[in-house]
Amino acid sequence: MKNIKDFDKKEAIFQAMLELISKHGFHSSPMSEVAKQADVAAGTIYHYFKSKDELICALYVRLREKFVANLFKTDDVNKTFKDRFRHFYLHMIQEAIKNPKEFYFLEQFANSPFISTIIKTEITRLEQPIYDFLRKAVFTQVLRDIPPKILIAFVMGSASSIIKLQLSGEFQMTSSDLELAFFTCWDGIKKG
Amino acid sequence: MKNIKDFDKKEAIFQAMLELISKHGFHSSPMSEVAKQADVAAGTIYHYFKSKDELICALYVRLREKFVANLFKTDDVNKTFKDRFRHFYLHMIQEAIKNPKEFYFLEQFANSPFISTIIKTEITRLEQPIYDFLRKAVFTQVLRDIPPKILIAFVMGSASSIIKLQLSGEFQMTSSDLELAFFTCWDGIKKG
Amino acid sequence: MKNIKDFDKKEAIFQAMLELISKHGFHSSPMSEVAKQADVAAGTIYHYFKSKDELICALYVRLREKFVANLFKTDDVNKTFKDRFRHFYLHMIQEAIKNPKEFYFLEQFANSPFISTIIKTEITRLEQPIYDFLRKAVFTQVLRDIPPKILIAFVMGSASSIIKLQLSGEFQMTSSDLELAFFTCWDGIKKG
Amino acid sequence: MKNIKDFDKKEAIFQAMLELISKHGFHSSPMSEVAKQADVAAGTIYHYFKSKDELICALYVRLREKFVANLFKTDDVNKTFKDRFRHFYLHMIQEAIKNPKEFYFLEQFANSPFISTIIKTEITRLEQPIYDFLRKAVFTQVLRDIPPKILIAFVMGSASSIIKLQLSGEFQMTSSDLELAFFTCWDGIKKG
DNA sequence: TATGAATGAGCGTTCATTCAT
DNA sequence: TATGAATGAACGCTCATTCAT
Repeated sequence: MKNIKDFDKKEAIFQAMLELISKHGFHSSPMSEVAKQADVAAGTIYHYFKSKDELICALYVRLREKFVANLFKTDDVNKTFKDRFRHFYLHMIQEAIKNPKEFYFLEQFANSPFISTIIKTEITRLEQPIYDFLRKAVFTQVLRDIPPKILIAFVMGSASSIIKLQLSGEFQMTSSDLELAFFTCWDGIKKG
Repeated sequence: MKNIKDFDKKEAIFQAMLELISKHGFHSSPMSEVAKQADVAAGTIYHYFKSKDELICALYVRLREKFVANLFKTDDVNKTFKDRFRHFYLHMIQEAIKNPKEFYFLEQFANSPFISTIIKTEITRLEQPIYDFLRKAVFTQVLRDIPPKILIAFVMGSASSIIKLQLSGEFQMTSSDLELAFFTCWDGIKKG
Repeated sequence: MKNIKDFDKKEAIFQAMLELISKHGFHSSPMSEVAKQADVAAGTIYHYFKSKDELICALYVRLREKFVANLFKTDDVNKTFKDRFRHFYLHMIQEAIKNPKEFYFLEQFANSPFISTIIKTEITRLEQPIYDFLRKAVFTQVLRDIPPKILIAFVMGSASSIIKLQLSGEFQMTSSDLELAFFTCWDGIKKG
Repeated sequence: MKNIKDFDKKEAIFQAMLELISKHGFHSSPMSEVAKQADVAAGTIYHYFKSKDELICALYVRLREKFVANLFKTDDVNKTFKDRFRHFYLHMIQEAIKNPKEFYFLEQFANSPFISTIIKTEITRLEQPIYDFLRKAVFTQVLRDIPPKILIAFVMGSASSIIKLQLSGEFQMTSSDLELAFFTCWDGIKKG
């Protein structure tokens, strides 16, 4: 009983914060509003999190983990790497577009001084699966011989930028546009 | 005399805000601190800007204009498009690395809800030179036939991600790494 | 069994509060911390005490009673009054120095607005043994003919001040210093 | 003009805090109430003092200085030491009784953990005049040969206790009572 | 123009107390 | 009895903005 309740409250707080920050930014998301939206008392938040900053960081880690786990959930290791990567790239974009709040939150966080409060080893840990995925492909000469870190930056950066374009509403992407985006990326990173 | 002085103060305020925000983020950059760092009285800022938000937006527009102008300052229209693009891509990365404060500010702003307070036509205007540059290359069949907006997103997103990688300090990029990054991008976007 | 347990918990709560207040003061001694230090749940405290204030007052009364009882425990009514007073005075100082937490708590309480929440008759009761002790000596012309209340104030005030001097650490008192202090007091209050 | 205004506000804040703390104690004297009573905005207090603690400490130092200065203002160095001490002792008690708020504040502070946030040298400085006054009398063999620190403790402790007795309202001291108190102290500390 | 003291709404956070279990 | 999650009023403090000078 207690566990269920706990889960509910903590979850509700996470959801409320996510909603507010994605819409209004960090400093226009007061704890009082979070409490109201999560339907808990202000003080209750502090049973689950030491401070606003800690709550935000915990939310970041949580969403990143979920995001990465999601990426590989439908991965099929029996396919060719190209197919796997295609799925990976398009799935990432589609998921982000389906969950704009989470995407906005993650981007906002990653581009704020907040990010430096999260220790590097933690960030490395969160990126590990993507890192491994791409490094192996470099190693097996499927991908261009570039440091995997650069490869990740390239792939993730282009994808995130395309997601923002779509979410901004100033350009409606069709599925053939998405396919084009994939090929643009693939032709850049593939070997030869 | 007065104009020069005005210019000085406005400039000092811009600089102070840039410094603070790039280091501490929007909500840890109080106007009182900006005033102190700019060596003006708090009230003085309000002679030049209606509000903190307006100051931040003005700073954004200013830096974006400077940034784009910079990109094409050393552009040589007589070279091949590939060479011009190479110069464009590498120059952009190098400039950002040389001016981390400006880069951090721009990224922070672009990923915050602030951005939505700047009207779309203004954003379009700021991007116009890059848009034209790439669109023409699509038109002349030098680049892959993709909507230029996607092209911009792809190119700028990958570049900005690579810049962050370098500035984060977790990966030291050599000039040959940069060259690799360029080819990765180029092979993705070029025709055929 | 239950009584013993009760006693244990109540005692633990008293001890925890004493420790915290003597170190951090009234308003930096939250009930949650008291609970933690007493190893009981926060709510449990409210089974034994109506409120924080009541707990603090009960602790005060308790410590005062203990303190006064202690003073006369080793009193020898067969000695001369001077010897009895000497023992009383020096014992008081030594006990306080041995129990700094209790002393600090009592002083803090006695000098705070809290004290006024304790009814005067209660205070009178607590002081009664000392009052009787001194009054009789006035009556029998061993002590100067001063209102006993003033006598108490004089004796207790000088003693408490000397205790604070020692506990503050800025002056290490030797036993001959203590003897001197006793004579200073005695020569002041004795008859003739 | 500005100086006068400054003085007024700072003074008003000091007065308000003094009034509140002497009546309700530290933690029942919220800054909002201080602001209200001083007739300034809450934020204004923070132009003059960094924090509530700093304000309280500044007030303490201020009152102690005033208190000590007052003690020696009407001192007549041509009189005998006994007369000077008599004046000192009685004046101290009378002044405290005339200014109960200041007395209560000082006692409350001196008996709280606050006091340890004030550096020892500062406390020594505040006590210096009294220290010098008594030490010289020890040196010239007018007073008993006791460490001056103990002497101070003895004199000040007994006086403060007598003041509390009077202020508590449970005993109305006549001027002959005061005279008695003086002799009690004097006979204790005088040589021979 | 320029100043900076003053404002006060609103923030993040604490903590005495309650109550369902 | 005993628990400790939950409450929410109240706290200390910040800071964008104003305005008399």
